[in-house]
Amino acid sequence: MSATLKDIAASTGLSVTQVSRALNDHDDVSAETKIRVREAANALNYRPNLSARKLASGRSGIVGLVLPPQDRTPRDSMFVQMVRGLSSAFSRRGRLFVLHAAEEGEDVVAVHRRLIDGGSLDGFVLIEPEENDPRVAYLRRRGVPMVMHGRGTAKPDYPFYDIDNIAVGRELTAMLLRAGHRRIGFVNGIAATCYAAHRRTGWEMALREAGLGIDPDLHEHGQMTESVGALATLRMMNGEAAPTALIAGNMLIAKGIYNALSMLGLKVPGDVSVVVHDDMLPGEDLMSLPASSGTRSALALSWEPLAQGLIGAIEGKPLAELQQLGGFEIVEAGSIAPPNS
Amino acid sequence: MSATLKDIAASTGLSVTQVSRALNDHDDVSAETKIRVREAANALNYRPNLSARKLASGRSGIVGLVLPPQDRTPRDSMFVQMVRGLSSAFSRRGRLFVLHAAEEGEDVVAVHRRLIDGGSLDGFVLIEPEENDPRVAYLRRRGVPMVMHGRGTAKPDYPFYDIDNIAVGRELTAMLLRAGHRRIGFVNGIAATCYAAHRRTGWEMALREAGLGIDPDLHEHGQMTESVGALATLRMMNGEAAPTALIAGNMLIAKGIYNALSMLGLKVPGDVSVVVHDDMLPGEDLMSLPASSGTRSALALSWEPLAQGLIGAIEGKPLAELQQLGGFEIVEAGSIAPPNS
DNA sequence: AAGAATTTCCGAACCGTTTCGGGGTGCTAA
DNA sequence: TTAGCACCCCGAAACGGTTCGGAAATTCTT
Repeated sequence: MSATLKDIAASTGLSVTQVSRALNDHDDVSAETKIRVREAANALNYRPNLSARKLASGRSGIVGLVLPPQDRTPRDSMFVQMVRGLSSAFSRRGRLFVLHAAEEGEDVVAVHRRLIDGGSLDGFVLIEPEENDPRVAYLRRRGVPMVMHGRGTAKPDYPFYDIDNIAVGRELTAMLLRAGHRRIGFVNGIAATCYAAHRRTGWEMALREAGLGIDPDLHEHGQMTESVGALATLRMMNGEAAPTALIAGNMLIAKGIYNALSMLGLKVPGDVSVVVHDDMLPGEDLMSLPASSGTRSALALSWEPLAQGLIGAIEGKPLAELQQLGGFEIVEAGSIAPPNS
Repeated sequence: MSATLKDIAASTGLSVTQVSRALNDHDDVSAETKIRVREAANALNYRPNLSARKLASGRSGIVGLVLPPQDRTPRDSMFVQMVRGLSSAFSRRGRLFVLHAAEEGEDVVAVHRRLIDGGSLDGFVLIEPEENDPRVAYLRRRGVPMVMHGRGTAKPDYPFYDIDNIAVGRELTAMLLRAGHRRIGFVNGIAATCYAAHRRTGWEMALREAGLGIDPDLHEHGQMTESVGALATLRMMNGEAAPTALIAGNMLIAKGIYNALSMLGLKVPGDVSVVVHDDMLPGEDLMSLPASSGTRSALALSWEPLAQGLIGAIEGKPLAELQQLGGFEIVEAGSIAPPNS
């Protein structure tokens, strides 16, 4: 049904070998021949058979992502956005991106193993990094290329794309310090994650640079949910030395903070200033939160660098080129005021 | 790295041919040999190379679903659930399920074409059927197996899994008729969809069987959203002959209906009875809607039949076996009362 | 003008699997 | 005895590409 190399060879009078080399732009094919072959391929509506290619060369041009088995539904919307973004980024580069969901009780490494042994995928995009990530260890052992969204440690030895979360934490804190705040609370992500640890480091650095001490009671690790934000706020505000400003790790936490503050009868920014790091997930802005100052880095900006990183890894580029850091924006949107007397 | 048939052949002293046939359970291999081969395969940790298999036999064991390019985020959570469910259903049957997202401006048929020509997929699960669906036409022409979630017409000529939506509409109406209602409104899905048309037919049938006429003002087609439910309710209740009971096409519509009724100061079921068809998407129950009578059919129940249908199609079973209808449950949960005087 | 180098091409092998056609046992039936 | 039949097995070709090693034709040296 679909045209093959043989058909093009027959139609151009060349050998299958030469046709293959022409289409893959090898350098021992004359320019004129390349053009002739490409035209014939177009005319015959040729599409390479990825299975055959994979078999012969070890590369199919298909990359994938394994959705970790978990049932938390709030992130679902992000997953879909991610699939869309990565699909598009890879397809722009002539690769095919597919997603496979791991089963509930299934070992994630085993899923990768299955996909590799099946011999269809060239590499993986990994999400939700852990320290000493078993997926990384396995893929490395098998020599399968990968790229991580985020990173598990400060200086990982694998390709990744991440933002500088130390700088994020530092900047969020600095914004409040500049307004005169001295007691700054931080409702952060889960302690075990690298990005939360980095942001905490940034917070501590900024405080130290301002000559202030670190009060552990003003920091809270937890899931990035509304209720965690609300509960942490209640705890801190009811403590003996309540903060005059709060940092929210993301928009959901911010929403919890706003709810709790309003419950306590506190105004933003009149009584308490708030800054937030926003990943700008579409849908979250629908929460109609009051405009908040803080840092922004659209998650949507990471699909391109991730695709580039994975393809670079497949093509054997050196590690240094495959570890990319993204930037973030600083937004002043009026949720900051000087502290009350 | 990974063991091949050749390795097993060497280890068992058989030919590659016989090993292949043994593993595929052909009938000209002795039972004893089959066991020996399977043990060797296990010992060597053999996994068939799907690319090679696809090349040789035309079947890779990989099936897929193309996510239509659309940006409505409320359905995202359903997509993820679907991917998880289908992944698990196919994997239980020894197949691999992958998802690919179509790009924003991209033609959906072209995406299928790309996947087919790439020569990696055996068949497709299709969602969101249309009448005269171009995907169906294309796949049929290419001879690629498929199964539809839902159906585009009442009696399609392709494999599908759907529920009997005529019966759903009829039963929802009948529940209210039994309570004594005579003016029954219906806030339904988009007119162009088959399931909405079927439910409308069921509604009309039930009314006719009760000897009642059809008032088109008591029926509304629209997106299945909260606001559509609310607006339709306002329109109907403010009409000259307001309904005494309402049917909601799904939980979101029901929520809109409840909101509008409460705005109008009407109680359920005291002033107005309500029944709803619930797809039981996880997350929707979190909407803390009052318990409502009506019909239930968990979307999650469709993944198994869909997998079965597609695999049946791949294996060339007759169409009749591949068109399955699912059932639904009838739930009395107290949102029905006899009509007011 | 002979040899070297360059450019452009091709045959053949290979990737891992399935499948077609045939072949060698050993048993039963005529 | 021999044809017929199960039963179990194998070699070789095929699927559609890539790639290695060589080879012909052309150009450049000297």
